[in-house]
Amino acid sequence: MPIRSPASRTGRPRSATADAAILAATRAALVELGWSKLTLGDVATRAGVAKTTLYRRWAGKNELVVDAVAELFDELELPDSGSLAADIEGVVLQFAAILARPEAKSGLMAVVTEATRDDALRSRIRASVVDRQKRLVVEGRSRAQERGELPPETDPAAASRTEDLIFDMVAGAVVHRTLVSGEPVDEEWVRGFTLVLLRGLAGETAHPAAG
Amino acid sequence: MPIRSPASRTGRPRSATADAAILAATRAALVELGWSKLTLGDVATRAGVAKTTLYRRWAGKNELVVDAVAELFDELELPDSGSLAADIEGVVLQFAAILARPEAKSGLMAVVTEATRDDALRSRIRASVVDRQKRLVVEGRSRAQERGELPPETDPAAASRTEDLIFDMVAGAVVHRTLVSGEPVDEEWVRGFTLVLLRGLAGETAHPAAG
DNA sequence: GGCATTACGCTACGACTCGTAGCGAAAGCC
DNA sequence: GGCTTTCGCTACGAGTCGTAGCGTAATGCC
Repeated sequence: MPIRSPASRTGRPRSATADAAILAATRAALVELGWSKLTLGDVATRAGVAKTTLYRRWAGKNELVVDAVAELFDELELPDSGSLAADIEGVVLQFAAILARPEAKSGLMAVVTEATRDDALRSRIRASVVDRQKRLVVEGRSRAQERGELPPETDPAAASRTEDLIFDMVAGAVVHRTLVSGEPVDEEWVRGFTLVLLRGLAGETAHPAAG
Repeated sequence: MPIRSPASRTGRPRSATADAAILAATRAALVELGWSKLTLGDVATRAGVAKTTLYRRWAGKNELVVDAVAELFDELELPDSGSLAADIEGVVLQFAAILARPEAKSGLMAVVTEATRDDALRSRIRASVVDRQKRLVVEGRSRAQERGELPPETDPAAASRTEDLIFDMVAGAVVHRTLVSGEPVDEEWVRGFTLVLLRGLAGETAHPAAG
């Protein structure tokens, strides 16, 4: 979401097509140039707008890229496949497909890096990207508990911690595999990952390795 | 490792103290300014060397920061606690402690981001940071198999895949927890994570993808 | 239609960083 | 001393930043 104008109903309205063009141009520039060489002047030229228009709507490079990348996650949906394993595999493959795109790789990780020193930026990322992913975890887990595939958790604090843990394990593994290891998240990998995760969460099918 | 001079035995040798000062100054600048606002001129001033000296030794900002951050991982060691769970918890806590430092957060993630468009940089990161972490996974797993805590794996290809999976799950979860979720990797979290991971791995067969 | 208000495109600007070149001096090996 | 390489310093063109100013375009209100 760009910078809000002061709630005025009068005057010339902002061009909606310009917004879309700017965000698309930002993604194109991310693909071609990457984060560090991306300049706002270049984005403005690609989008066919003036550089000043860009600065009127976004505070800077960080906020612009967050919005441009966030749109990529609009398509993320929880499949209703009836089995928890299939649900997880479906979500992971969707997430990996988005993350495999170069504009997602360079853009998303760059703003996450910047967010380590900028709380407002972190909130922006959380609201427009992370929470959307996390909702899939919460809903998928809830469905699995209804089906008896996962043990129920009555304590809300413990349930919240478990949700956080699952989220960090799923998203973290996919991101690390893609960006650090530089290997593809293909179906074979997803099957292995899902197997380990599910066995670990179910807690019944295998005995904990205690000595 | 800085740019090598052309194997010359003669002439004035490079100052070793300058190297150390530059890397320390880089970390200090990362803490104070973060990645995006870090400039090589500023680092040179902090280190008490000329900017040109910096450019003679490192190709650019990326390579310099990789070296500066890599030194942080020198202390990483595999504890010999006798139990796999304790080994994992120890390694994870060590890794998390390093990653919690601001120079590691902003520096490491930034160069990983840049590495998405630079294969040479990716190799550099792999050699000086990632492989060192991964060796802990390989060795810890090997020990656990000798103790019977994890099932052995005869097929070397499958074993390699499993190692990759474990590595991505461990490192990915810690990184995601620290950077994206922004929550601390404390002992409580580590215990929960280790429990899930170990239960998931305990039933591992030689061909987890078969089905 | 006329008016107020806001967004837009364009130009220009000082400040900053970049990466490099050139110079004289310093610090080693023979 | 002579040779070689590094070092500190200065200076430079090129590029980007974020902003200001101006005239114009597009809307709501009367």
